[in-house]
Amino acid sequence: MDRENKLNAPQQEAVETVDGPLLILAGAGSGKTRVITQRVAHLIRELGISPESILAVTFTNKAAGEMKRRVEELLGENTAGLQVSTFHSLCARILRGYGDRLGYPRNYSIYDEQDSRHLIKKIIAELNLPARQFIPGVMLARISSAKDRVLGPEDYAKTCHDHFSKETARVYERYQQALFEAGALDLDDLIMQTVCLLQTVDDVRDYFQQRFVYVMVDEYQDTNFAQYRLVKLLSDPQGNLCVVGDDDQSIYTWRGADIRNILEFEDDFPKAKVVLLEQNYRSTPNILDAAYAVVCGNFRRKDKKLWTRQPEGEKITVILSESDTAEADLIVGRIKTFQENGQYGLNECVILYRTNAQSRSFEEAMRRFSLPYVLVGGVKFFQRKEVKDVLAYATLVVNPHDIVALRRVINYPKRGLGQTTLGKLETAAEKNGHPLLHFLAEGEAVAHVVSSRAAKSVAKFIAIIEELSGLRDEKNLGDWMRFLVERIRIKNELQSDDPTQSQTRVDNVDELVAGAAEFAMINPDATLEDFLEQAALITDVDRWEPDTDAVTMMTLHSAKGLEFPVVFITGLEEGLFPLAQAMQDSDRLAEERRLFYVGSTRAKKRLYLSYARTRRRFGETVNMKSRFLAELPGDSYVTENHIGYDRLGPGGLSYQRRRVARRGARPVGLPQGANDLSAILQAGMRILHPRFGEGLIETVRGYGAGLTCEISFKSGEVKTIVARYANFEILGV
DNA sequence: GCATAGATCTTTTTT
DNA sequence: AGATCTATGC
Repeated sequence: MDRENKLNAPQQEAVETVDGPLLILAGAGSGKTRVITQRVAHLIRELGISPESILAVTFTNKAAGEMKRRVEELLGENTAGLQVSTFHSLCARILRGYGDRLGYPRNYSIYDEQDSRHLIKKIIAELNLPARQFIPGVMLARISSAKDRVLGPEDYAKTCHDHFSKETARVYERYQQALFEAGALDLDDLIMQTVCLLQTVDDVRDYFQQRFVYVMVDEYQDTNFAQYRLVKLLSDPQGNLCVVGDDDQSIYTWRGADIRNILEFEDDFPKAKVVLLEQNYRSTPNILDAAYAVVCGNFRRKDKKLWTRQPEGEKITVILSESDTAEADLIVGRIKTFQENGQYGLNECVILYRTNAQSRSFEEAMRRFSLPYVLVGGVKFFQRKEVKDVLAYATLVVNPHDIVALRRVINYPKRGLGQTTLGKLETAAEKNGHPLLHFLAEGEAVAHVVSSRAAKSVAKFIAIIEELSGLRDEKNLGDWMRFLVERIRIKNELQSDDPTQSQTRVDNVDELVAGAAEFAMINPDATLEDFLEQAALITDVDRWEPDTDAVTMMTLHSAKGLEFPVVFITGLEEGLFPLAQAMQDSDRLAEERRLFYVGSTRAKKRLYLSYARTRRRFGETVNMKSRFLAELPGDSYVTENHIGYDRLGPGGLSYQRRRVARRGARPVGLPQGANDLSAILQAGMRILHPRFGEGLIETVRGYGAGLTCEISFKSGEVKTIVARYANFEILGV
């Protein structure tokens, strides 16, 4: 109770500083959400500010929901009109109301990456660009990054000098045009077009500037240029802008997040006040020290160090396993032991990994140990094929111009309308000047361009859409969706293909219908458009329920903003974490370090860092201990070694029964050419080389077959040696 | 128009 | 290694 409401001095200062620009540098676990919610409460209760004048923006629906809940807890129901939302839903809302000023319809569709890629692929084909070089995903990434910087097609074209970029600019232009004709915006458009709207339409900008007197932004380190512009446009001219963030937790620069937004806030707003929140209320000193040691490898960070009043707690545990499978078994087994001993419940444990692909071995281990688990991320619910298929029908009813939705389902379930027929119909509709769906409803015109069999199929398809449109106002959302699912007979379709997957797919369709019904129940005034909007903007973490009695597994990125008593960070191997692509580039490596910092500071009581000696990844077996482990303060952790070796002469190492050995226990031979043993080589090891004698490993670089060591020998010589050819012996650590 | 076999890519992270 | 996309033949 005390902890919830009593604020320390800097927190208090942050809460009470309401006028002018304010930067709150909030370290992990420093009570950031408490400060934001209390600040909102302070504005309303102490200063009598109307809730409608306050805007708080976050990145996830979950964070927004949590913030809203906690403000209500403080103020009761006196929060009507308070705007707490994500960047995307705020913009979606603004564009529903005022997008017509830019020519967008009220019922616009929101395209996800998949939809966008589909459209770009079509444009690439239309422009006759060779598919070999012009890959939709790559072009989309370029376009998306342009939109993050608020560069429209013409602005972007000015920055293009090479052939590929110039062609991308052409595709970009066509793509924007195609989106516009489809009455659609992609996710980046939501932000960029809102910025355009506020920049160019004076009365709309004036309205929002007057409405939002106090603006707050959470996770400011993750904002991109477009979001920065948006925030600035909304908070000007009063400039009561409060941003909260932590440059050490910036882990989305690859998505356009510009760390300069936070690093240069004080230059940008010269009158800005800065408050540092450095007292951590979450983790033990050992955990904080380790996290700090790794992130300190970075330059160009705001200097701050978390401290805590908490007792030291247990040391971090570093676990070395034989393989990825063994790693999973060991960790899942440990969790089961925790549960059986009553130490920690399943929902107090989280398994974190760098890439979604790693979840697989843990899922299998969970099944072997028969423990319940919740997987967050991976293929998102609303992205699943069967769910998107159902939603495409609904979207078409709302927005008949949506060409991507139409193409998605015109032949699903199969009605014999393939590429050729679709091509004919599209050409005819274009000539005719009608949107494709409207053209399809003109029976005679259709019969003119395609076979009578195809025309019949088209008529059937149109009948479904018209029937659905007719029932829209009669049925409530849940019933309407149920009817839609029955009408297109999608469940029968699903049952007839792949039997191993069909049940899950049918379940997903049922869950979608149930979700729609629930949505309608919670929001009685909600329209089908509202439901589709939320389906487009919700993420998997948003759907995660922390109270379920199950182990949570997710990527390090997804874990941002969450906390758990017990955290396992897995796959700490060079090439995986840090990721191979990041190892050559110091900026990307810095981001991996921050990701490690984010991951480890999720832990309240116990932190486990795990790596495997061999891991099957993408065909090959590559492995070497992550450099991050070498950067941990020596007294903050203990090591559990779960592999053992027998020395069988040169090149022969055999796996013994699993046992716990002390760190660097005995000499271990290194077989020639066995690149999968690189996990055991680390800086600081003493080795014996057949020619150069005894030496000390200074640094280890690369991984797999390319693994090299820099070794200083007794003779004083320093040599760089390719490990797989060296055939040296390890004497110890 | 569709089924099958072969080719290719994936595995970085997501609002 | 497995999923997904493409080309080919029916």
